[in-house]
Amino acid sequence: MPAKKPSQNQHDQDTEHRFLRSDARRNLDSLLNAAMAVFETSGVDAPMKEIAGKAGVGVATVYRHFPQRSDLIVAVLAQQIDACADAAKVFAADYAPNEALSRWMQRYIDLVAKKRGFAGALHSGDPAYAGLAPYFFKRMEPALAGLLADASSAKVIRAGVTAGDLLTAVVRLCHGPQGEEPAYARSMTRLLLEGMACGTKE
Amino acid sequence: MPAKKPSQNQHDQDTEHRFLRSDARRNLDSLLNAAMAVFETSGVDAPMKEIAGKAGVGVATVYRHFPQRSDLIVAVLAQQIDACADAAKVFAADYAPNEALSRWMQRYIDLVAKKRGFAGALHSGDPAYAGLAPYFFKRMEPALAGLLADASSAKVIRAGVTAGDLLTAVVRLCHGPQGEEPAYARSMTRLLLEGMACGTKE
DNA sequence: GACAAAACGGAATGACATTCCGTATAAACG
DNA sequence: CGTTTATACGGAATGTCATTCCGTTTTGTC
Repeated sequence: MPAKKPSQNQHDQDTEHRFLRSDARRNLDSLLNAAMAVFETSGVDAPMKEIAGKAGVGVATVYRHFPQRSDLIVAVLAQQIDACADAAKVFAADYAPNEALSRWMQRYIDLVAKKRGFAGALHSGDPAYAGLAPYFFKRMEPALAGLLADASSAKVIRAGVTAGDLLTAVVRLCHGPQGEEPAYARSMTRLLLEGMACGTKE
Repeated sequence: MPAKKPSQNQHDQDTEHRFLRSDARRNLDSLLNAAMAVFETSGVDAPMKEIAGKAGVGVATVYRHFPQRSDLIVAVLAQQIDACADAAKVFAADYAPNEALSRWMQRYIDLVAKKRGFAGALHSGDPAYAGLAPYFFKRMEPALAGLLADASSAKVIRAGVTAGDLLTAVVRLCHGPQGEEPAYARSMTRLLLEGMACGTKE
């Protein structure tokens, strides 16, 4: 028998490590990186061949890991969601509460505003993407809630603003016409945050 | 010489009559109807062949009238925008100001909420759809402005709400998750309108 | 009725997504 | 180290469209 017994798989997203041969793991990582890069430059409708090429694998390899095109898109998105949510812990550890909050919001805006076609996929009604919005909130809400709690107990922001409300508001603010600069979202969000401040401005 | 001289073309959208042979005109109408029906049932990604088939023409005929797939989508959308905008005059003539306003808003919501993939196309960033949003406003804004003015001078709504604001607000309200029932948008919009009323409720 | 411009329909063409299949390779075993 | 075999691989089919081409059919004029 070639392989020992599988242990377990951890949670829910496709980026997870079930039990992969070492080369398969390497290709999977390469694939996710390539896909992220290509989606950013050519949009989510880029040909599979381009992604496979950039990852240095054949197309069949892409399909073995991601049976449908949408699975790859979901995986990339989930990875970015995870990265953004996880950044909250880092900022919280490295900066004062208000600074941490502010920096994380930048990060969040960059993710939400840089929607090269992702938004279209999300709102397309395709059931393949149905789980993403819930996942988005499941990850983001606790991340922001922690930062808000810190800022709130440090008395730099007023209480009473929920994480969910803020997340949603920013998403909507970023939902303007396609080519819109993230600068708009940033400035609108700055207003939001200043509005939440405790009047301790300069 | 086969045809007499062209007269002129009227305005901007593709649904316009430049100078067409009778059969071409017939096919164009048939095509627009077929496309509207197919888009509604199968979504905007339906194969051209399906549309051409339902219209009883060959695919080449579709492409002669609409060089790109997006041109057909734009034409159908423009037609629906026109129909909705034009309905304002009819309602204004047939009903009391508040009733006319209310009925037109229903019509408008039905158009905006019934976004079988159209929203995705609009927000896709594809330059082919760049002109649609401006066109949408150019047609809708005057239509609603007239109704609002009537209702305002009849003292059934308070002044100070602009047509543009209202149009945008409703679009945003309808912008929820894909499968969302129009009932949600309707009830939210009812709230908006009641909020605008002059306190003359029962 | 004859003619030429305008339209037509269906058969190419070309780009993809997705699937198939013979080959190569990592891991367990001797 | 060699053998073995399940896994994984890559590139060549296959199938589905959008879009284009071209020989044939209409339409409007004379």
